[in-house]
Amino acid sequence: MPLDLILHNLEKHIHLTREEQEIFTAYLQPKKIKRKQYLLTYGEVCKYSAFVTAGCLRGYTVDKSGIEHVLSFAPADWWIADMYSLISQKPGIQNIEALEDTDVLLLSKVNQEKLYTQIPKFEHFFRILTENSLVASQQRLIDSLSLTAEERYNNFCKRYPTLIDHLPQKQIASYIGVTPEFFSRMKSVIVRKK
Amino acid sequence: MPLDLILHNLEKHIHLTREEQEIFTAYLQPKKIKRKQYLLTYGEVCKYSAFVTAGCLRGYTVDKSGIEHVLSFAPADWWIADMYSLISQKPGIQNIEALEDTDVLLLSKVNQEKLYTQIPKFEHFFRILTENSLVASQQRLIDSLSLTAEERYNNFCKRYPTLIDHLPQKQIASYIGVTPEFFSRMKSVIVRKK
DNA sequence: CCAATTTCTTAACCTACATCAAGTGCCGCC
DNA sequence: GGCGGCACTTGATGTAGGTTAAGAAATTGG
Repeated sequence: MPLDLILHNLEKHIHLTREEQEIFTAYLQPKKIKRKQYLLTYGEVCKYSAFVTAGCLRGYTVDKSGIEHVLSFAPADWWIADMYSLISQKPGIQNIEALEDTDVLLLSKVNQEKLYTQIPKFEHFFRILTENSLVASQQRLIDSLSLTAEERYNNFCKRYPTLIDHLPQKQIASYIGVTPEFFSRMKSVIVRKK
Repeated sequence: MPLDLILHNLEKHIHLTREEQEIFTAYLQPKKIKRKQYLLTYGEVCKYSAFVTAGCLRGYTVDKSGIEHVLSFAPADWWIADMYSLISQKPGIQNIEALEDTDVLLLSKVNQEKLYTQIPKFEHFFRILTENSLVASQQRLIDSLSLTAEERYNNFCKRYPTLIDHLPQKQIASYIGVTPEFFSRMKSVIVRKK
């Protein structure tokens, strides 16, 4: 059940009483997104954090020559948002699209801030969530500065083993920062090595 | 005065009473770091967040072929730490070095966590600080994926105008992710364009 | 189950940036 | 105040990964 999944996700860092759980779940808004539909598009102000209960989303930007760069994948049990836009409430820079039919629970920024004051444990939870995202983002930056495409691919395989055979490979190529053509070549070289 | 600077830094996001200020400042530990000395080195566990009151630090990693990658500069009024190590308390991946004689105020992880429970406003403050770092880190990742070296240099100039003529240019080269040689060439091309 | 579309592969050629090397200028230190 | 070393420049050459193009394979939606 979707609510169990999100409550279990919170339990990783904070423990809630029954009443607190009820306050929290009352703030959530379920939503279904069909494959290739968008939760958020470039230029929109991001008003929600989304928690995925089924399916998979991808967040990406488009650069000025039209190339897409995947910033994150969000399979079940992950949070996703355009943090820049969510924080600043300015027009966003990301598109968040469903790679398959997906169910999310939305927590509005307004409700999220209510939680911070009503139940301070939520400030704790989201601080930790943000810290972990920061570390992941920094690590990815380091990888993009210091590793070859092949090494980044290997890291990706280790870190997201469940995603790997599930995702069109052009999405993986975009995530690790190469063209689909180069990715294909690279893969065939890897196979030949073995 | 150093304490004024850090208290003013906090005021950007939270308001403290006199007593709270005193509790906070009692947790701080001043330290001086001479040019080319280290606040933290690779493999050490990071036990402190550092707030710079004078001078300038740089945080960098060294990749397996020995190349340094600057992750952040911390001039006066900035916070710096190896977040990965600080959070996980595992051996760190960053070196934090003084680019000139520098004064910092150290806040130990232990004291930081005491603050979270004693004065919940600090959880709020560090959540926001972390959110802002996350957005900056994501933006830098996007830049490194989608911009040329010259565009990244222009961004750097806009974002850190005070640092630019203050820093050895090999440090800037490392930050934007090119070799000193290429950076030098690039600069001379830019000059010629004008 | 078929047509349309999207995804993947392969190949030839191109470019941004790296590497190596040699030289110049300059700043800090005894 | 001179010299040792570091920071910067410039040139020749190397390479990871991009671009363009065209066909083969796989999905998907009807």
